[in-house]
Amino acid sequence: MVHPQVEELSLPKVLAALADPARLATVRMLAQVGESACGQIQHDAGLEVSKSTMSHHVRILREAGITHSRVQGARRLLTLRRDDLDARFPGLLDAVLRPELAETR
Amino acid sequence: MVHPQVEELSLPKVLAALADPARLATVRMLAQVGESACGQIQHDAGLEVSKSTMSHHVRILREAGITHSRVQGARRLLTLRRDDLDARFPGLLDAVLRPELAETR
DNA sequence: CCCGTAGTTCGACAATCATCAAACAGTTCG
DNA sequence: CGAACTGTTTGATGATTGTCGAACTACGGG
Repeated sequence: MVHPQVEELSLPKVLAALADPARLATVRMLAQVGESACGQIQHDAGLEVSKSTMSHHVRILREAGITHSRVQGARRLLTLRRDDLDARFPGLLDAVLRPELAETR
Repeated sequence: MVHPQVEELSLPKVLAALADPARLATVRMLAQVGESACGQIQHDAGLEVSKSTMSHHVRILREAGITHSRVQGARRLLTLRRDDLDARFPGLLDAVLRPELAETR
């Protein structure tokens, strides 16, 4: 399971990963709840996509370095890599997560 | 020539527009020089793309609401819509323009 | 009036992307 | 064991994207 290191994070890649409504909603949900499983996020955020699509989005986020996945039993628990993102791109995550931007369209 | 209004700016669209190295370099150049023409930017930023490709990128930036274009003779002068972006997405532009992120890869 | 400069528009093309269903794999629990 | 649950992988498909060259439009200077 690929988890890029902090120094490897690419700004265009991170921006591209965030530039999708479903992924933005996922990130927003993670910012709220801290740690959660794919299916749970999908449900809580009201994402109407198939599980394979959700799996795809989660992978994009992970490979961009935005989230971290750990395996716990049958579930994959995701967390935001807040510290790493803040270290590499200060202010970016905060800007994107501002509550008044909640409509992710 | 399409110039979306502030309230119409969409976060995913803005992020998608910024998620391309050539466009990011364009925005960065505009932040430095203030106002400049497409060809000038392309030259100054060392962008090795055809003029039709450059025209395409400029259009994406404009339609995302990131830049403003005005016609002056045969040239199109671009400016960053700093105030509008700051009003709608506070901190986003600052985060993306941080000098230590200069390598736009 | 013609020529050079500055961009746009129009296909075209290859690459990437978001999406899905189906099959698969690992976990948990009865 | 076997069923239910969680998520990944694998094609497949249609849409979008970045790129180009060529043709076109518009302005400015000799």
